[in-house]
Amino acid sequence: MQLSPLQQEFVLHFGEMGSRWGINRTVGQIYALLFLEPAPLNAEQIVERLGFSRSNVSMGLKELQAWNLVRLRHLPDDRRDYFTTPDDLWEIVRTLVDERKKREIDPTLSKLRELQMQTPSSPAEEHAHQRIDELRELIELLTGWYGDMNRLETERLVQLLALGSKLQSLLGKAEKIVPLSRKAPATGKES
Amino acid sequence: MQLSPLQQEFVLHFGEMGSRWGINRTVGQIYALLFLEPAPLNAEQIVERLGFSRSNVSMGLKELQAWNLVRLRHLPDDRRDYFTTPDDLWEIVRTLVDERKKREIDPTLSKLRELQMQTPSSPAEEHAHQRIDELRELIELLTGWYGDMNRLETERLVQLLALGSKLQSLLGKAEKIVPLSRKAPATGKES
DNA sequence: TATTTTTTTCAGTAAATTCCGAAATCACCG
DNA sequence: CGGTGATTTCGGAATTTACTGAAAAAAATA
Repeated sequence: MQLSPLQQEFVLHFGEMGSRWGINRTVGQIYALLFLEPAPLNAEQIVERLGFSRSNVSMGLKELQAWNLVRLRHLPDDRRDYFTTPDDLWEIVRTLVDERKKREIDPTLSKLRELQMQTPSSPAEEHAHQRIDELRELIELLTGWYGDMNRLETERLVQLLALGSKLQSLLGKAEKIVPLSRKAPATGKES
Repeated sequence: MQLSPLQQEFVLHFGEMGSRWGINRTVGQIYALLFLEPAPLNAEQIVERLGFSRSNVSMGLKELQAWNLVRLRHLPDDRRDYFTTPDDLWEIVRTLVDERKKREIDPTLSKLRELQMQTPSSPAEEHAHQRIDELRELIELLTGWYGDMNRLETERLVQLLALGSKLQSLLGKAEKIVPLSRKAPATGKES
C-alpha cells in the first residue's frame, strides 16, 4: 500500500469500520481512498494503491455503484472507467441514508403492513398484532419525517439541524402566533 | 418452531433482516420473539419456541444485553433469568440509535479528530486533510443535533417529527418575530 | 474481422462467522 | 461443604463470506 501516512490511516480505519457499516474491508478502503483523492481514479490505480487483486477491486466498485456512492467519470482519450465520490458531503449523506433506509427499513415496513392484513385469530395473536401495529406506526412516522427533511434544500436543512434544541423554545413562541393544527399521531400513551 | 403464524412470520423476517442490521439470525429471532411476547421469557422457553441450542440462545441474549435491547427480569420463587423488551417503543428506538451511534459513528469521529491533529506535510496531503476536516464538521453537526433531539421528552419529539416539513413555513413566520442568531455552520458552499 | 485493452465472471480456496454439544462455572439450597 | 439447576465458556464442525487467479466477455481500434 503506497499512500501518505494520513491517507493510509484514514483508509485503514474505513476498512476496519466496514464490517460494522455492512460493507466489507475492501469496499470500505476503496471508498475511503476515492473520498480523499482529489481526482478520479481508475481500477488499476486503486489496485496499485491498495494492493488488492484486480477482480476484487472490480467487485468492490460494483458494490459501491450499487450503493450509489461513487460516480463514474471518463477522461478524454482514455477509455478506462474513473471513479469519484461527490464533492458535496451532503449529497453523500443523503444517498447513504436513502440506501440504508431502502435496505434496512423499507422491507420491514412492507412486511409489517402485510402482517397487519391478517386478522388475529387467537387471543394470543391479538397482542402480537397490536405490537406489530404500534411498530408500523412508529416507523411510518419516522420515515415520513425523513421524507420531509430530505425534500428540503441543503441550505435549509443545515439551518434546521444547527438550531437543534433551540427549536423548542422557538416553536413555543410560534405556536402563539400560528396555532398548530394539533394533529400529532398517537403515541400509544394518551389518556 | 412452535409459534402462531403471525409470530412465526415476524420472527423469521427479523432473522433474515438480522444480517443487514449487523446482528445474526439467532439474535434477530430472539429479539423478535421477545418483542411480541406479552410476558418475559426465560432461556429455556426461547429454546423451545425457536429450536436453537441452549448455548446459542445464551450467546444471543448476551449480545442483546450488550446492545441494551433487552431487560432482565425475575419472577418470585424462580431463579431463572427472564427477558423482555421495553413496552415503550420510543425507548427502543432511542437505545437502538444510541448504540448504533456508539458503534458506527463515534469511533470514526474520534479517528477524524485524531487525524486532524497531524499537520499535512505534503501538498498532496493538504487536500486529504481538508476533506477529513469537512467530514468531521458534518458529523459533529449531525451528532450534535441528535444529542439535542435525544434530550427532548418523547411527547415533544413526536410533535416535532409529526410537524415535518410544516416546520419550514412555521419557521419563516417565527423568524420575523424572533430573529435567529444566524450562526449556521459552514456548508462548504457559501459564496 | 482480428487485435488490444479493459472489465467482469466464475470456480476454487482462504478466512471468518455461526452454531452446536460437552464441559465448566456459577448461584443458591439444604 | 455436596447437590441441583441455571448459565456460560469453549473446541471444533458447518456454513457463509471474502478474495484470488484464470478465463470469458465486452469495448474500442485498426
